[in-house]
Amino acid sequence: MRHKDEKKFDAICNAAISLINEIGFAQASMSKIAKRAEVSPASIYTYFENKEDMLVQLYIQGKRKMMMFIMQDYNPDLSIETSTKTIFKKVFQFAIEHNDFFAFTEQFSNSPLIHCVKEETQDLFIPLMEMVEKAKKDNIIRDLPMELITVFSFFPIMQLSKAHLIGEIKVDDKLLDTAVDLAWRAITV
Amino acid sequence: MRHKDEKKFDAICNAAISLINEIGFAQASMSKIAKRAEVSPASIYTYFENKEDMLVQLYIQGKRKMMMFIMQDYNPDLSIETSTKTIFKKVFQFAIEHNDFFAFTEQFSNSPLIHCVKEETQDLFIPLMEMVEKAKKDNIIRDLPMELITVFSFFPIMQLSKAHLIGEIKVDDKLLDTAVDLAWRAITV
Amino acid sequence: MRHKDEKKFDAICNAAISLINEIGFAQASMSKIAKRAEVSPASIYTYFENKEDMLVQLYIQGKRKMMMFIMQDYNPDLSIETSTKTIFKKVFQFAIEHNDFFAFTEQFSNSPLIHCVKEETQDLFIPLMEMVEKAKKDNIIRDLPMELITVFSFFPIMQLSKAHLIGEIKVDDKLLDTAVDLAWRAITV
Amino acid sequence: MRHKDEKKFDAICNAAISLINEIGFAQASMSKIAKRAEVSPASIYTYFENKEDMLVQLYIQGKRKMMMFIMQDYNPDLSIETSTKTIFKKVFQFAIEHNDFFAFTEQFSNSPLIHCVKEETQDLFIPLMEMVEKAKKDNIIRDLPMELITVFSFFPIMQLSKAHLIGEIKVDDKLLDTAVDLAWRAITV
DNA sequence: CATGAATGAGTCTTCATTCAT
DNA sequence: GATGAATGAAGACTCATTCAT
Repeated sequence: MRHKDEKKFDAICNAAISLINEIGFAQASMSKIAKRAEVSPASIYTYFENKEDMLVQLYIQGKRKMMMFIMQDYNPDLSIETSTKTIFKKVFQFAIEHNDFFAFTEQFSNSPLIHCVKEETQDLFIPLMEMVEKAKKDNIIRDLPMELITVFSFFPIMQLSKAHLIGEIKVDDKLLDTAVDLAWRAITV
Repeated sequence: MRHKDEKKFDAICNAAISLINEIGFAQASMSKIAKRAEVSPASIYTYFENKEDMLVQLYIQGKRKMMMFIMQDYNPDLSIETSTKTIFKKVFQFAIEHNDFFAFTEQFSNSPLIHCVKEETQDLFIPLMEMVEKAKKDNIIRDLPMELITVFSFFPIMQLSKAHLIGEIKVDDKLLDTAVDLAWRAITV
Repeated sequence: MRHKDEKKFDAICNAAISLINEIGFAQASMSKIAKRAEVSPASIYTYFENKEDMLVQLYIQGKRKMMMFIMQDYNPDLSIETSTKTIFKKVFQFAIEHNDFFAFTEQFSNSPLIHCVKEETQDLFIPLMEMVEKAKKDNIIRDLPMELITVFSFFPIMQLSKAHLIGEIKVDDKLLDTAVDLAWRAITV
Repeated sequence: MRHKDEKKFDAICNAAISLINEIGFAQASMSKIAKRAEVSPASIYTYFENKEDMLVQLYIQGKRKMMMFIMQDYNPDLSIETSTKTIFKKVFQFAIEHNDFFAFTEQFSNSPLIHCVKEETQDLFIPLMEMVEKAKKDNIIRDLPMELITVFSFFPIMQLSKAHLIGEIKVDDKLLDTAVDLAWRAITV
């Protein structure tokens, strides 16, 4: 996508994400977002069709960022175990380092809007899925439906990251290692 | 005078829950809820202080229902494994049989409002917590922080139930057994 | 007027007056008044036709109280000057001792409702008017339209009392004497 | 973009003032004002923060208008007596010629809102206060607290103007002269 | 008779979006 | 192209009053 003004586009995205994290997206009105981005409300509509479109784009962008982040050091030559565990750790690291995007995508995932994007975001998960499929064939990861695997490995790590972000629990390196182990054990043969 | 009408109260609760499940609770306005309950918007305010109060009450009510449901056959004489697995299965069963309450409480849990109720709902989980604590002492469940245990056993079961409800995956008895096994294995020694 | 329950009637009046003084009468709803009076909202309607009627009755009642208070020691044998000055002082005293009634009637006087009661309250002022008329005939008070006399003597004393009540100025005995003198001088030959 | 429309702003102000004068400001709702101004209710909020802000602005505007009007011919070279009496007459003239503003500010002055603006409007009265202070030093006006002077000269003139406006009394030139004399006599040595 | 639940109409205010400049 | 003013529709909530008990 080429935008006339990349700066302005980013300002809007950042304003939206930060505001939504602060006050939830029911309360984050277009005007407030515009004000925080130091832009006219009308200007948002040159970048996005409407509010829903904006949220959706933001979600896709956030998910893409996260997938790139967690996969960036992926090396097919390393063992599945190492790779997978690294990825789990990267999920947590992403939550910490990009907590605005992480919190936003989580909030979005639990809203009714998620149903509008399921298909559009499938692609992002393909590399991960393939990795898992391969590990299943190699008889390392158990031969279970993908949903089950997700729900017992990724999902708990995500949930734990969230709990850490909101201060419900303090996750240090040791606890993270334990969690990663649990996730790994849960899905492996 | 007229006495507070149990029927009307229930009509409001049901209308609220079903509407919120359909359109999310930002979109479920008091007027729309009133209309569905065939009641004046003002009437809702004889039963609840305001919208937030209503949502909170509904959540507490839903969580209580669920806890009672999943614990109803709990028998301390049975083995921990049997008990725990039964509870996991009951969670799924509750999601199926009371999908309105289940979906609503899940939506609530992932909203900012959840922070206002954390304390008020702690009590509901005490029996469950105690069961786990005992199992930890007996060296059956691993000695991990409660959050980790929750996140690797209950949460995945809940998430799976959700996925089933929205048709993302079809969970049959066999798959449920597998899931329950995974949950059990994840947290046991 | 005979009321079934004088106690309840008084409770309502007092609740209404105190609440209205605290929050103004736009904000003082029938329900709030009922709550403060520890009575059902419906009960208020057994004593008053509606809100307007209640306010009007309260006003008349307040004005009557004040007139009785300021005229109570009136003695036609004393000089006009003494009588008049005493009355002025009593106005101030009434404001202090019955500030709830005083504040309420003042608030009412400056509301659009006052136009509905002008006629009904004329009678209350007759004794005072007669006193003034006599003094005019005796060539002690200047022969001016009653409105002018009111506006230059009573009104300033009332206004001063109000300023004192809200703490805008502290009126001590000396200042009161001065004010009473000013009021007297303003209207006398 | 559209520029803020002076016409529309005035329409709102006038609609507000006239409606409030007719039905009082508890009854003058934003919607009714909008309707009279032939504007959307939402539009009012582009000119004012909220209802209170609107009333306050209107009051300040009205008071400013009045002060400018009554002081416009003030000439320090003329005698205090002439100046003061002229000002008293101008007050009455203002009430006649700008009865909408006059009635509105009077209504506002007697509402609880007045306490929010006391400070903001002090400045407007400074020239008048200085004039009085000087006359006190010159031993022309009696050495009394400002409140007393106000209450025995300005307030009666204001009140008389009000009575004239609502038709309670017809104030002709002769009566006005008398009133002005009374006001002057009341506060002078 | 006294009550408190019930309500239609109305309150102020905000929203996503559009339009004139 | 970018803006900020403008708005109809809708938001949560309150009110004076009535009605069934």
